[in-house]
Amino acid sequence: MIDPFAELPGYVLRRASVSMMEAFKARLAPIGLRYTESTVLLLIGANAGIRQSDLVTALAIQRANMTPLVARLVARGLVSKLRLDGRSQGLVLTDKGQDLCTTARTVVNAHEADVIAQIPLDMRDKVLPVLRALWQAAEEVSN
Amino acid sequence: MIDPFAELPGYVLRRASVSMMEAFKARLAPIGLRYTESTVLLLIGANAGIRQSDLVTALAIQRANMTPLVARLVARGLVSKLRLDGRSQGLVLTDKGQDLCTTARTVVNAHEADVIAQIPLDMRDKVLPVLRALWQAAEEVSN
DNA sequence: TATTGTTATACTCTATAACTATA
DNA sequence: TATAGTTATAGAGTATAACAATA
Repeated sequence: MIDPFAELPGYVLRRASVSMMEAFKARLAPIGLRYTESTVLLLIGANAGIRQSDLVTALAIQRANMTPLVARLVARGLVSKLRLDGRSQGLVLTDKGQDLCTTARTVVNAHEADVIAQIPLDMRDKVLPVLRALWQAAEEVSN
Repeated sequence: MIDPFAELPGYVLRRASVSMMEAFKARLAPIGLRYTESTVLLLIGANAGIRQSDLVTALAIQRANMTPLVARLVARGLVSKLRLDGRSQGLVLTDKGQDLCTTARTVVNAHEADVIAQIPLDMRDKVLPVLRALWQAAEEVSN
């Protein structure tokens, strides 16, 4: 069979990403987190008091989709909202959220370490630069 | 704001992929193709007579999801099914499908060329090797 | 007027199970 | 028994528009 995609960076990028997400999600499931939830939890954990609108910008998740996402974390007692002013709320982790955030970080680190371990030694220092260049290139091409 | 994801290949891989897909989809929309449809069309175009089960393997799309996808292309007069045996059908492009496939290839090539043009010269030959290594690494980690 | 957050809704892709028909 | 394809259904993520309340 002829593979018309083998030489296409865009296609290989996508397949790599999907495969990576699959592996990562499999590690998140046992600790009760979806992918998007984990990114929100980690970002609040690293930035106590962050507002939803900052999460939206940093994670490129739409406002309208962030609302139920955060609401789920609040409902589970992982995050609480602090009134900042009449329209903004600062998000912080509860103790329970802190614990889960620490666990999530462990999971992330294990995942990333296992991935890196599979990358040939001479390529490892190229991984982040190449990915950042691709990200930037895609953004440029979009404009 | 502290960005806990900046050094994580898995995260940057995903953001790059999402951004790349967004740019690509924007180019496909004017020719009336979704992303998954374009991959199916291109793969049939490169492999006349291919069976659905081969598409499923090559593109990592589930059987159950391939059925309506192919059905849409057939309904649009882009693809036709040839009986191979009682349970398999060979897929081929119609003339209309051929034309659209050619157009899609042009779109893909323009997209990839524009992306590559944004990658610093000294990094270009690292892009595919790094992406393939990441794809493979993710597959390994999943097992 | 612009920003923050919410609600409602629809779309795309994906995931799973059960089913028919055929090899 | 295993394979090819289908049907039905649910889930996760995303996209858009309209809205209230506040800066």
